Parts: sequence; structure tokens; C-alpha cells
Amino acid sequence: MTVDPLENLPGYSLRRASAASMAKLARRFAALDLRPTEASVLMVVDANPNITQSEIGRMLDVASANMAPLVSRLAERGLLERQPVDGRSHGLALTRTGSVLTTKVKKTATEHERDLLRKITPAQRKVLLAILRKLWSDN
Amino acid sequence: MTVDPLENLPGYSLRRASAASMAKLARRFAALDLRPTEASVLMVVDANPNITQSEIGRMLDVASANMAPLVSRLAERGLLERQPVDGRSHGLALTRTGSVLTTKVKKTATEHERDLLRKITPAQRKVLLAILRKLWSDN
DNA sequence: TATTGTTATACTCTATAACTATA
DNA sequence: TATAGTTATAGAGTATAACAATA
Repeated sequence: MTVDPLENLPGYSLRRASAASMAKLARRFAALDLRPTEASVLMVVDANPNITQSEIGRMLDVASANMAPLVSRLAERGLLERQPVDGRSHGLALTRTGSVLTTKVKKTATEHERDLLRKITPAQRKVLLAILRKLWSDN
Repeated sequence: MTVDPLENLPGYSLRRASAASMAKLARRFAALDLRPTEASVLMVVDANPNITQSEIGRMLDVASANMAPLVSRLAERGLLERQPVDGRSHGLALTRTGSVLTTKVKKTATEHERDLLRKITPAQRKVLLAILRKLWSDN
């Protein structure tokens, strides 16, 4: 029989759990013609009207070089509008269309979390968040 | 002040924790001129001499179309050898060089897990593995 | 018919370097 | 000098389609 030498490694399980979760989430967001990162940007702008691109990047840990085309696509689709804050940065806000879509995004995200958490007990849910946050907040 | 609407979503924390962990692991494996997936294949072959490519793919959830170039690179580097099992599949085994390198891979993986787990308590470690396995083993 | 392995191709996310313009 | 934003480019992982050879 075959042996999986990785199955007892928490780091590897973390990777597999995340990959499985993200693949499912990507399929859900595809119904809204959005990729997961695009959906996350919409949610952040929704919660923080007039936030700048660089602030979003720091919050989501997306490099500025990767934020540029991401925001451009959302703006070209008429989901976001840019209003100048000073000479170099722009505040981002959802358009009417973007706001409607983001409502669906939030519903999709909630469904996804529900499906994910359905697999574990309520006690485990509390522990899980605390652990995960520690794993990546430290550094 | 800005608000992070994603920070309380376990699915998002899972993604961030995994991404942070994998980025660090990739930097470690780069010192061995290996990518994480290549390293994982070496570990699986090490634990299962004569395993076939398709069996590895099923174990690690890597599509056969992606296993082909992966194994080819490792074979071209002289880390793996293929011996025919039947007319269509080959058993994979580590070469002497591959075996030496895999010893370093396992050491690196162990160090990585130690660093990761250093951030959480022993009690949390036990819970974490159980939860993660449930999150992706179900489907 | 199902499985193994392969090639070609595309998509998503991420990373780096180099640059312009503004603070 | 530091920051905001941009462009170009590359790497890594993953996904689909189509195919040949074998079981």
C-alpha cells in the first residue's frame, strides 16, 4: 500500500484545505464573472468608501504592481469609480452597478463560509479562527 | 479608519495563512533549487519506492497533465528514475543523488513545520490538524 | 471502454524591476 | 527621499481539451 508522508504535516494540510476551499469559491464567483481577488477588492471598497488603491493593497497583501490592472478591470467594467484625493492617489467607490454586484458577492461569500464551517463543530470554529490569525498575523 | 470586512471570515484567514506559509516554504526550497510541488513529489517517492506517476497525482491532487512535466524535470535532473511496470506506467524511484537531496528536503520541511507551529500552543496544534483534515478530506 | 501518460494552451495569483509623478 | 501608481515580464500552480498507447 501507498503511504502519504505529508498527511501529518499541518503546513501541508493548511495548503490543501486552502486550495480546496479556494477552488470551490472561485467556481461560485465565476457565476458573477469575478475572480476571488476581484471579489475581495469589491468587499473592501464597499466597507471603506473612498479608500485608496495602496491602502487596499496593504490590507489584502497585494503588491501595488498587481493592484493596478486589478482595479483597472473593475473600473472598466463600471463597478468602481476613481475620484482624485490628491495629485497621486484616487479614492475608490462603488458605482450603482458595483454596489448591486457586491451585494451578491457578500451573499456568495457568506454561503461559502457556511458550507466550509458546516464540516466542523461550533467549538472548533472558534478555535480555528484564532489559530489561523496567529499563523499569518505574526509574520 | 479603515475596516477589514474579511478578517473574520475563516475561509479568508485560511487563504492568508496558507499563502504566508507557502511563500516562506518556497523561499526555503529555493535554496535546494526546488519548488514546493517538486519537493512534495520527492518526499512521496521516497516514502513509496516504485510508485507510479498517476498514483502520486491522486495522492497529492495534481492532475496528470501537470504531473508529466513535473516528473520529467526531476528525471532530467537525475533525481528520479523510471522503470517500466507495464506497457503504460512506470515505477518511480529516487536515484542516489535524489535520495541525498530528499534528505535535505525532509529536513527543510521539518524546520518549516516547527517554525509554523511555534506560533501556536501545543493544545492548538492537535486541534488544528484535525480541523484542517476535515475541511478538505470531505470534499 | 477505462486508464496512463503526454502535449498544448490558458488562467490566476504572485514577484521583481524599472519608471513617472507627486508629497 | 518616500509614496502612489503604472508597465512589462516572469514564475508557479492549476485547468481543460485532445490525443496515443495500453489494459
